[in-house]
Amino acid sequence: MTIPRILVVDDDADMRQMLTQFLRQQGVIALPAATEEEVRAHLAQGRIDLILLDVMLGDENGLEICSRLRRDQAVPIIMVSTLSADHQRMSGYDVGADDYIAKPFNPQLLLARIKAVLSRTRRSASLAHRRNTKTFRFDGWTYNAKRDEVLSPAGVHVALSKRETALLQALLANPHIPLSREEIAAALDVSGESTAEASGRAIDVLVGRLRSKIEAQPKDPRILKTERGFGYVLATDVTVDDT
Amino acid sequence: MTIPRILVVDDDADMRQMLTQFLRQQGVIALPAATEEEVRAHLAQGRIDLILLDVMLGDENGLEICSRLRRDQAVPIIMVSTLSADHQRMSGYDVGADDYIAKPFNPQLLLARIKAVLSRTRRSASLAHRRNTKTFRFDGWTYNAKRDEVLSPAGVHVALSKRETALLQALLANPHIPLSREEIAAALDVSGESTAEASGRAIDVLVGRLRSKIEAQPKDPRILKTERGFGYVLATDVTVDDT
DNA sequence: CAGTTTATGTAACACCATGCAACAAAATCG
DNA sequence: CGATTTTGTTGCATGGTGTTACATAAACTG
Repeated sequence: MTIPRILVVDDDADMRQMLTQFLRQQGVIALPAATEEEVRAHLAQGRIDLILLDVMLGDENGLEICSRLRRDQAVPIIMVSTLSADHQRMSGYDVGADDYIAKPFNPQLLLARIKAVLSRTRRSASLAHRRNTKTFRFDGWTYNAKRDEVLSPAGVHVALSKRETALLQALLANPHIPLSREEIAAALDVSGESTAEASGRAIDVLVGRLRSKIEAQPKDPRILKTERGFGYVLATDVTVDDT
Repeated sequence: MTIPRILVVDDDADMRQMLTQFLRQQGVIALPAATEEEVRAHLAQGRIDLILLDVMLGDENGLEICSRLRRDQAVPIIMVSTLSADHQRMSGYDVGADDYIAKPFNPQLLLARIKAVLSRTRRSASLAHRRNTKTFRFDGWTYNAKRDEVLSPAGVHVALSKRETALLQALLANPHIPLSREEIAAALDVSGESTAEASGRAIDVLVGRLRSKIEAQPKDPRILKTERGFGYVLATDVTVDDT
């Protein structure tokens, strides 16, 4: 595996430098960029493995840039935001980012997320990313991301809680790829402070609850399988419609 | 297209209320603040697009506060002053404000300056937008802003109260973007000071009432969804006719 | 292989946010 | 004014989510 090349996008010079410097110390190639144009120049020219994008490029611009980049490119994106409220926005308004992290963040946590996203996207390199994706189908089930609706093979509407939905989304984005509890927690954790996961079994219980809703036999799951000692996997193929 | 959030800083209650009230009528989210502490609280917590700062703050000098805020934050500031002499001082003493305006001022002039500063700082400036807009369509429903009429998908006229209408407007202006209770309260409250909505559940009840009128199944809302731990979101696309 | 250890499934509980009905206050209208 | 409508408040019910405790399954150890 080559050294990852990460594009640090922030219009604030201090923040930009701080981030690139830190990342370089961690042994990755970090390239600074201040504007969307610079980003596109880098993308057109070099091999960029990941984009670290600050949300606060003027209120909503970061989000727009994110979805715009996502429309054209397959490069994974991690959004950085200062305000916890932005996280709510991002989770509700699907921009297509692969992960979010709140400022101020623990450097180690940032690294972990970067690693997680990179390994996730490298393993599923050929996988077309979400972008404007709207409908997922797996094992007869249907999940409409826009309407946030789940239909059983029989066509019955099944109500999932917010958390259950988020878990399903995380799994659908990584079919056949085992996700560790940490990765799942990171995907779920909209609030940024993911340390809350250290103690509990929240993920396990959540998985159990999702199984009870989408598995015919929750005791012997066919869709959401356990990876003992590691985490869980979505064990079915997934097709994505962009309708 | 997000509604701009403007922080009105003035230690004189009357002036504060007058300004917030006026701005809210113009369709922006105006939040009152009396002290530097309150300002910082808002800045730390919410997304503020612009600060309207009175020079004549009793004990503290507005100029000092301005430069202090400017040192830490990137939020644009417009200074309001009563004395033309202040203008002299401000221009000579570079505090970092983006613009100045003298009291008493022409409301339209203030609006124009706000718009100018907002667009200059590349934040969403959609002030005049709301004027001409007339008809919103969402999920089969129609809301005619001019006649203040709501039509159901079946073409039946539905009567909404003032507050219900205001809530609907706020949501229609931000489709797919979750709004916090505080933001909703600010968008509703034309009456000024009651930013202390934190205590009550008025918003929740109001949302419930709107749901009972525009949701086929208020128990399982498809249009006005809950963002647990945060607020509410309009979960449908919205088209706007200007005719 | 039996016993032990460890990981996972899951029911029961606790806690809190939200939905909502009922009431109270306030505004509106005649 | 009084009547009616609107709006806020309160208390209770409901439902989502994390924690805990225990049962069960898998892995490990000799």
